[in-house]
Amino acid sequence: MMKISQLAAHSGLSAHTLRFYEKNGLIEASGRSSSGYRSYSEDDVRRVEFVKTARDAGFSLDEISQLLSIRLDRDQHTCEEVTAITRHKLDAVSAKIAQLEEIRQSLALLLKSCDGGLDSAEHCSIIEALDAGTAAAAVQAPQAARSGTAKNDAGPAKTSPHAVRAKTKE
Amino acid sequence: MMKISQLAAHSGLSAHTLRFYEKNGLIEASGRSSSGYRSYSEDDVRRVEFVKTARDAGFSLDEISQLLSIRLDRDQHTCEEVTAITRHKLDAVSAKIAQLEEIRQSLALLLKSCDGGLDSAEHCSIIEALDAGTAAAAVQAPQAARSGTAKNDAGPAKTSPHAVRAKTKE
DNA sequence: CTTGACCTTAGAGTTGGCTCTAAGGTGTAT
DNA sequence: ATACACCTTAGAGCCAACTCTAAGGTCAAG
Repeated sequence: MMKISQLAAHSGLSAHTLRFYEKNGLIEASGRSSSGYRSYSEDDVRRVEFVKTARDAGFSLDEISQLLSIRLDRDQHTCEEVTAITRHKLDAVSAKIAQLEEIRQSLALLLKSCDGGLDSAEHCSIIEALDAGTAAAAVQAPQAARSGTAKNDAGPAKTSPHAVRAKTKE
Repeated sequence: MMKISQLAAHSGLSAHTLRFYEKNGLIEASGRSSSGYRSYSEDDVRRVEFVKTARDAGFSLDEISQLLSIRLDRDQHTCEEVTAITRHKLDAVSAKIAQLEEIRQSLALLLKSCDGGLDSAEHCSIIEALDAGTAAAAVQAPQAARSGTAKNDAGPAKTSPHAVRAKTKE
């Protein structure tokens, strides 16, 4: 039976995060001390470790919830359910990677075009490429283009809600 | 001189987004009609296109602000400034990709271990791997491990503010 | 003259995963 | 007895980049 700060130290998650996970139904403390302090059994600790491992493997908290309910009632579920969640996640991650690869390509092309010297940016090829709209064009539209109205040609579903963009945060 | 909905149609950004960009100082409408409607000059339109291209190339709005202030006063800036921003972004994108590749690896390993059959998940190897903490272990700690306390060994800076995690959103 | 598409503003809500604050109670060492 | 580290709760704040709402004004067509 450990207290929350001990579990925090043990698991590498903060006490704040543990309470947050509890509030969201991911974990629980099976006991409380007389003064109301949470106390975690070995089972509780194992569940927290499961959550941490799943999180590190890339699953969202929502997906972890699903995996947890399968875990605690295994014979009521099938491997197929588990692989479906995993495959779905793998696809999402792959898609995200592909998208970031395109961005990386654009950035690499931009960088290659500019010497980066200390002289004035008056003819900076990066600025010019962004101005001309040819920054991502080389990557995202290898053919096409050159059809007069150009960029209005192919791209209707652009402004979808919560469109996937870069998100790299430092 | 076009109105906001025309510019929206032309640029592929919503009118909402254009107003949002204006509020954040990225773009502006150089004129207003007598009734207060925004009207955009050709220069304005070019600026919006610059922003859109930069955004598609992966730059954040904050980075785009910097690029814009260089753009409108080119001879006061150097190519080096531009490449610094671009290199920085490229590094961030590369780091993000590397991290997602690790996650992809973990997920692929998990999937490979499980047949995904319709029989009970009682011995599902994915659930077992997450339980045993061996899900990401194979990828994220190829050697190490096996040192008694194991997972507490290497990983102090885990709980940093705004740690980088998956984020794939469907 | 009314309908309906468009425009304006300030400001709130969305997403996911934390992270922190306020205001208080508990436990232990000195 | 008092300092200090720990625990509790509800709830607010953070990040980025939108996205939407409310409440109203404008404009062209029928």
